[in-house]
Amino acid sequence: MVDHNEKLDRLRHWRITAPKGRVIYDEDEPSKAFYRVEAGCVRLQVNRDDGRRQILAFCLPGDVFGVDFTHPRSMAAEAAAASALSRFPTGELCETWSPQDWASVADSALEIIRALATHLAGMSHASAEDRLLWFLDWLAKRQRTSRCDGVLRPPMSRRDIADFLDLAPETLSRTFNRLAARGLVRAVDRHRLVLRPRSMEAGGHELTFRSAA
Amino acid sequence: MVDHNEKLDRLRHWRITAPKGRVIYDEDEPSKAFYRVEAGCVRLQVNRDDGRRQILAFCLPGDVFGVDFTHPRSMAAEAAAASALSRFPTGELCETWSPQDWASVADSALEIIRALATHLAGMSHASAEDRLLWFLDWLAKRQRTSRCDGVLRPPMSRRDIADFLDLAPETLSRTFNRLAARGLVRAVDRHRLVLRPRSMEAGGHELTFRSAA
DNA sequence: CGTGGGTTTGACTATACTCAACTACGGTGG
DNA sequence: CCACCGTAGTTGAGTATAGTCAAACCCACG
Repeated sequence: MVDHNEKLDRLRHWRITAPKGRVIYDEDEPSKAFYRVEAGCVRLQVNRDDGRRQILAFCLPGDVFGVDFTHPRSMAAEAAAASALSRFPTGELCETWSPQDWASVADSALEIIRALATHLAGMSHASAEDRLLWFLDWLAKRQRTSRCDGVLRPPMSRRDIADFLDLAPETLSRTFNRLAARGLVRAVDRHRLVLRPRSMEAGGHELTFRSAA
Repeated sequence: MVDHNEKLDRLRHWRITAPKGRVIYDEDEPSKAFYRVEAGCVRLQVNRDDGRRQILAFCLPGDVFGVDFTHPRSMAAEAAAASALSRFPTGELCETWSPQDWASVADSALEIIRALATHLAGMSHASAEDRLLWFLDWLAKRQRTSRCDGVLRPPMSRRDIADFLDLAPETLSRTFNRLAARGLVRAVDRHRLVLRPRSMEAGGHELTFRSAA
């Protein structure tokens, strides 16, 4: 299930589970550990004082998050779905890490940077349709490893997706309808949907439907 | 000038200079080094195939960027102004790093994550005015260390700022005018502007002018 | 001094937001 | 097991904000 992150297995860690909605850690909290998602989905987010929130990244199985060492948390982490995690304590324990260990942990931090960069890039100058297609494409790429039937089962709520794409929930709903009307996606049931080939194969970022009639 | 990053000084590095517009490295390029800004300003960006670009972060003096080890670059780095940089080669040299060195480098990578997270958070659900105020506030915080007179001298072009805030250049221009009309900013000359106290002191993120008449 | 790219201004359009009401699902308890 | 309730999601109408296209402007550069 996991690929290169198995290098982390040599570090001390243990399993924990988190029901949907559980706060793994909050903003500005001191950092005592980092985590790897084994099952489920975790959302990294910042909560604004006006009650709104921005989801910065979704972490799926295999993803490592929360590498902050002793710095305060720059974002909060919450379970977007019932999840299983591996918890890797940091703190003074870091001093026993070998250079290889450090390289592995640093790699994990770089993955987060990549995710944030991809997120920012995917949403820049993009219409609601572009954003949603980009998101579905990303999700398909991540879930394709396990199931190749083109059926997507987003583990997070509509609200989460809206906050991730920086769209109002209403806009997201309407955008789904518009894509469905075009035949680009089709809802199987409440939690399953299929993507049309165009966005499935997707070698590069061929998501330029901007001005298509 | 630099604070905690002086810990990097023990690593092998040397100075280079880059004129405005110089490409430090490009997307997908193999990574051979990381950098620290000593003077000037570097922009981290992704270039889209439609010619547009999204600037993910501005790196000011003291900032470290380009920590990717051997991974391909996830974003491009270009000098937004004439700049002086320290170049720290990575590659096989990493193997000679001590755990303390690794910790310092990892810290630098975390700073980038923080910057990206702050960027994403600051622009979410935000109007053009909010975005610009947030940007000016950020810039003021960074330049306040050297000069406390409240005079800002943005080292990057208007176009750069627009691409950073994900706004059209025209919108940015109009937003500047609107803020000036409100007395929140005032242009001294082409490259200098002053911020009114409201956004200068700024303990927290008191940038909620959203629905102010 | 002349040229050209970055910047500004204007008019118009399109897109996403807001507010509000309605609906459907999922979880809970009887 | 079914009924209920609360939350999440959807639909509708109207509005506001930022994007687009086009042209003028101006400073910086050669």
